[in-house]
Amino acid sequence: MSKHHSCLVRQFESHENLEEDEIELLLRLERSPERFEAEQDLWRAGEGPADELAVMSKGWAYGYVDHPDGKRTINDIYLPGDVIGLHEYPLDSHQTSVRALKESTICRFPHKHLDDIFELSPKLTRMFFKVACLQQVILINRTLHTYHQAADHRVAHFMCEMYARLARTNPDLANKFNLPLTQEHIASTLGMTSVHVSRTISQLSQENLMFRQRDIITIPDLEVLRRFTAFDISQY
Amino acid sequence: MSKHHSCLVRQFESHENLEEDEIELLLRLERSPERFEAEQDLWRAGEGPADELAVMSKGWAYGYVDHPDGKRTINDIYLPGDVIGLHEYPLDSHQTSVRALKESTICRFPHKHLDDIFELSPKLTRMFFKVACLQQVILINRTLHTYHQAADHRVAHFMCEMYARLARTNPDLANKFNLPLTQEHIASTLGMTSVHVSRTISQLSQENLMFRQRDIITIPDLEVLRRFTAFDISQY
DNA sequence: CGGGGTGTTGACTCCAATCAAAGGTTGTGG
DNA sequence: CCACAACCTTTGATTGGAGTCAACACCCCG
Repeated sequence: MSKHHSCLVRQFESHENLEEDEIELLLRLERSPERFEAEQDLWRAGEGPADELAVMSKGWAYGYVDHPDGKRTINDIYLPGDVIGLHEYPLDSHQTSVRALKESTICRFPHKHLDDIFELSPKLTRMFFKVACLQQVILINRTLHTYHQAADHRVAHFMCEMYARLARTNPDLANKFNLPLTQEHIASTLGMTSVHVSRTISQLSQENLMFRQRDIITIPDLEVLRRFTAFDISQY
Repeated sequence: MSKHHSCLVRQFESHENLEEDEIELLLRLERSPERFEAEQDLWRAGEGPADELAVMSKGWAYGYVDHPDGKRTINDIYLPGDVIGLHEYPLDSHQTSVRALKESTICRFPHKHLDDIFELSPKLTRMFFKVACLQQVILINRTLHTYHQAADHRVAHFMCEMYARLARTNPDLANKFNLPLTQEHIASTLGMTSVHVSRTISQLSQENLMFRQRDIITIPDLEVLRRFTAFDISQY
């Protein structure tokens, strides 16, 4: 039952159980799958109209902005089951660009579909509201534990977040999981340089807190890492 | 018409015009005014149940978290017309503490009232959704232009944000406005030390970008400051 | 007037950025 | 199946911006 094949449905069912007709309504958002190659943009910051959202059906993507000095800031990583661009609902043009990290399937849908849900199902409305709020809770946790902390805590917190978010749609996630991000990506996400990410990760490895080889992350003891970076799992 | 006495209503009307019955529904959220003295907490992080939201009717408040090492992070400043704790809607306990900055009037209301709005008015639902999303847009702009930038840009961007948010309910805001925050508060908000805030502000003053004396901020040319820190007014 | 919170200034330290070069890995085509 | 190129990662040396520590100046306010 909760083992639905759609990650979006699994994401929602991890919050609350759904009836058949609610699942129907949700699946409507995933009706137009588009395939994206690695490094392909879904849309670009500043461009409009931003009258569509998207569901990440399969793969990995990230939201980013390029600065005049050539640096890039990644503001979010999108996983299967995530709604992309939900926060841009009130805007006329896109706040951030979105790019696939590897071959991915993404389904665009018009704002209208969301408005329809607001009309048709107070329960799904509540759940969408929760999903949107949860994104904000996560953002705030980043400001609390990532932006205003030392480098080792930042990296550790980021890994805990990725684990927690992946676990929501993959309840049986092992302590060894795939994270197809280069150190460059991680650096752009955490606001540091890739050189320093490298040094920080090797330091964390020496302390046996986490390991990384290419895209495989290993966290020997999740509980220890969580305590290290004051990560509160109940908020993800 | 748009000159309603309630800041919350003005906030909503700045997005879209409201009918009488919608205003009624909104005003229901402001029915239990409570007075808070400076430095008084509305609620504390970690405490629960978080089954109430609040409307900032009058005054100033801030959301914060205290870290084990004694440092404090301020994650948001609340202005009249703001909904406090909206993002905590999916949580069981409060993510952050909220404290009045000076004598303030704040109205608590139960989650239930929000759920009722979802049932009764798709239009208000859409608008609440927009308000919640806009908070997220603002958070993301902070990560883009505040957290990952040099100190002078951070302070400048923060001032632009405060101006823009105040202007939403005070359309005639002058280039000289009240900001009852100490440099210590600003430092906790931007993740820097009060010493460095002091140095940065005096640097910005020398460059004629902004001035501060106690709680009076003066921005000689808003447009110049905006360009300096790549502030996009259309997103506030 | 005095005193506590607030703001300023200087000297010093340190974490992370920068610059630079050398290893590793992956994948592609000959 | 090897070789080479492109990208990613590691490591070292140096620089610089912001933190820290500390003393002093400035207001308000009582």
